[in-house]
Amino acid sequence: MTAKTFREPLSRERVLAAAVSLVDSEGIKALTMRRLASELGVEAMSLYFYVAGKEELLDGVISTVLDEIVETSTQQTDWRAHLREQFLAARQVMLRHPWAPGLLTTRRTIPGGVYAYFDRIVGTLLRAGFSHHLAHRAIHAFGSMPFGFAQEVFSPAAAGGSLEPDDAEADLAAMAEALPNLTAMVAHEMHGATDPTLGWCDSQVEFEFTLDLLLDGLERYRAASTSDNIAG
Amino acid sequence: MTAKTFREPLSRERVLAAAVSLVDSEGIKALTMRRLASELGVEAMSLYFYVAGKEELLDGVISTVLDEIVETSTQQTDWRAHLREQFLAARQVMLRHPWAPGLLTTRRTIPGGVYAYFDRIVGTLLRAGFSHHLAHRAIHAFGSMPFGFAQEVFSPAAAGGSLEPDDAEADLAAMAEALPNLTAMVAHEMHGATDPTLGWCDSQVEFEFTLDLLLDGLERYRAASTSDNIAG
DNA sequence: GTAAGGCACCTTACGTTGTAAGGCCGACAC
DNA sequence: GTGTCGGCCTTACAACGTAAGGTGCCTTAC
Repeated sequence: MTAKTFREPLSRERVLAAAVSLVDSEGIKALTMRRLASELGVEAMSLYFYVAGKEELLDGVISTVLDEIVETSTQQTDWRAHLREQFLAARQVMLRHPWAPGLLTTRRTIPGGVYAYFDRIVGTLLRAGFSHHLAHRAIHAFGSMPFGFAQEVFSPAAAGGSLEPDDAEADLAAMAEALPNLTAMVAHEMHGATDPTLGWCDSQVEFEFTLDLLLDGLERYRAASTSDNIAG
Repeated sequence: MTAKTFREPLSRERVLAAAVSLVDSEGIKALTMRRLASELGVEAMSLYFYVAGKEELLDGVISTVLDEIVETSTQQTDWRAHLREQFLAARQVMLRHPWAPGLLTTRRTIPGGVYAYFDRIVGTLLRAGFSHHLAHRAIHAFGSMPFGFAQEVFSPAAAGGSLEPDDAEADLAAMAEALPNLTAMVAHEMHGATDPTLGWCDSQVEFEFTLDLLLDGLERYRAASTSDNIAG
C-alpha cells in the first residue's frame, strides 16, 4: 500500500504555517531551515522548492501573521469605532504571536499585504471626511498601532528572553535613590491599582488610552477641516 | 623601535565605538566578530576579552547609541517644549544610526541607561503637575517617541535593504486599481507638496505632528486633573 | 639578573547555520 | 520503452559564534 509511505505533499502554505507554529512554540531562534524541515518530515533543501530562501521565509511568516489581522472584520460605521476595533484586533493577533513585532521591524522588504491593509485604513479615513493630507498624517500618527504593538517596544518576554532587567532590581533601595521619579510612579500605581492581580501596569488599558488619545486628537483636526471645507 | 609594532591597546569603549561605526557604514549584517576584529587589527577571539559574546556586544552597541541621546540637554522649562526638544534630539540620533531602532527592538534584555533615561522624563512630567498615574500613561502614550522612531516602523533603507517594495510598483496601473485609496492619497500629497524636492512625505514634519498630537492631548488631561485637584 | 605571574592577544577546532550543485525516483506522456 | 519533469534528497562548502588552550611581553619580586 501507499498508505504506509504516503506523505501529504508540501505546499507554501504548509511550510509557512509550520514555521509560524514552530516560532510560536519555541521562539524565533528555533526557526532554522533544518529544524523547520524536520518538523515537516522533510530535508532542509526541500523547503527551497517552496521558499526562495530564509529571508523570503521570514517575509512569508510575517505575511501569514498579517493575514490574521486582515481577516478580522468589523461592523462599526463610525470611523473612530471602526479603527479602534481594527487596531485592538491587531493587538490580539500580536499577543498571540509576541515575536511578530520584533520580526516585522527587522524585515528589509515590506511584506506583501501590508499595502492592501493600509489602503483599507486610508479608505476608512477618506470616507469619514478626512482630507488626503490629514489621512496621510493619521497613518503616521498611528505609528505601529495598526499592527497592535505601539507601546510595547520593550517587552523582553515577547522576544523570548527573560524579564530580568539586567540586575537593575538587585538593590531596590539603590534603585529608588538613582531613579526617584520612576520608583515613585510605580509605587503610586501599585497602590492605586484597581485590580492588584493585574500588577501595576495593564498594558491593554494603556493601549486603549493611547489609541483614544490619537483618535480624539485626529477627530479634532477632521472636524475643523470639514467645517472649514479645507478637505482635500 | 616599538613604534613600528606599537598598537593602541583595545578597550571596551574602542570595541563598541568600532562596532557602531562599522554598522553605520556597512549595515548590521556586517557586524560579525571576525569582521569587527579585523577592523581593529585583531583576531576574533581577542574581542571576548572585552565583551562576553555577540549578544552582549549588541547590547553595548545599543547603549552606546542611547548615550548619545542622554548627552543631549535642553534649556526648556515648559514641560511640552522640554520633551519636544528631547524627543526631537533622540530622533536626530536615530537618523544618524538608522539601524538602531530595529536592533533595539530585538534586544531581549533592557540595555543599561534606559531606566535612568525614563526617570528623567517622568521627573519632567511630575514637575509639570502630572499625577503619577497620568505620567505613567504618558510614558505609554509616547511609545517609542523617546527613542525618536515612532512612526518609522517601515524604513527599509534603515535596515540596510533596498527601497524596492517587493515588486509592488511593477505595474503602477494595477496598483492604482488594487490600492485606490493609497494611490489617491499619494497623488494628492505629491501635488500639494510645498517642497517637491522632499518627496511626497516629509517624515520630520510627520514626527512633529504626532508628537504635538500626543503632547496636546496629554496637556488637556493634565490641565483637567490639576484644576480638579485629582493630581497625585 | 632572573624567575613568576598575569595581561592581552592568538591558534586551532567544533558544531551550526544558509544554501549552491547535482542526483534520484515515481508519475505521466507519447 | 523512452523521455520529461516535478518533488524531494545527498553532498558539500563557506561563514558564523565561541570553547579550549597556547604564546609572548610586561610587570613585579627577590
